[in-house]
Amino acid sequence: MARTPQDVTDAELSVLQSLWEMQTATVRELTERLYPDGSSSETATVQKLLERLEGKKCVTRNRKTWPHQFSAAIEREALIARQLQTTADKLCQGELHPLLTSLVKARGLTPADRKSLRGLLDTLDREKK
Amino acid sequence: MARTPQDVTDAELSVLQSLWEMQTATVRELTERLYPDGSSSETATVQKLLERLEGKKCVTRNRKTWPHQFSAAIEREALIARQLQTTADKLCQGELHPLLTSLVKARGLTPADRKSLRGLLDTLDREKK
DNA sequence: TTGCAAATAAGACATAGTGTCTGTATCTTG
DNA sequence: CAAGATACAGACACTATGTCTTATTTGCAA
Repeated sequence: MARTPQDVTDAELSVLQSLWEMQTATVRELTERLYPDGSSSETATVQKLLERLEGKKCVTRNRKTWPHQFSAAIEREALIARQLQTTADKLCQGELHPLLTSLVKARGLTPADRKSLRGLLDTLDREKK
Repeated sequence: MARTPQDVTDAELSVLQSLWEMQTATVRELTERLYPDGSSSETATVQKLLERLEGKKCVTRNRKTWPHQFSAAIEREALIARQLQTTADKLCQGELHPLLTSLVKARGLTPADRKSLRGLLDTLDREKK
């Protein structure tokens, strides 16, 4: 059974998290943020992570500027959705409903959460009739 | 950044899936199911996967019987919940709500799904007042 | 223009995870 | 006890992942 690589790894994700907050950043800025006590080599690490993220279409790079400016090419919400779909594929043959059920049943869901969820459902019902 | 191992790997999951359906099974039965054109070595593979799953508390083994009888020690629903929590930890600082929002917004949610979801919410509201 | 510092690029590397396999010990039953 | 099946221990190959080294390119100041 061949193993399936993660779509976004942990280190890559930490880069993405920073980009989500910073909107746009250079390698140096990201390195300073992620490795505050940074030696020189970590710059290359971040560079490599960005390179891989670019390959995965999760980051775009502006090569017109110097140094290059990086920004996220995928929103946090989209990554969440992708991750959920992966979970569904592995555990529920792609069905999303079981995930919903699990989440709703999970403790940690406040009455306020339930209320806002209802509101969301109302909106959907209205939209799609 | 140290990498975090998966809690249940792909091959391990395929064993679990079989156990969920079969309730209880021996290594041989599992091997025949998972590797229909099975050579001899695959038995050991399944054995190893079961051993690792046992270590992860996902499988129990009855050593009183011969051959040993294995069964799942974690329900599919529980694994789903755990996976969702992992996703929440990585992407939402542990908050489950964003996952819910994502799922509800996802296309593929039928009106019937929304209805049953509402019912679930009603139940919760009644239970917890 | 030249030289220098910063940034980029290419690739090597160590470690560990994962699936697989080999060999040996143990058990059950005839 | 003998034979066959099962369990167990450990080795193995391959890849993913995070890191690092080195070389190349770029912009800018003297």
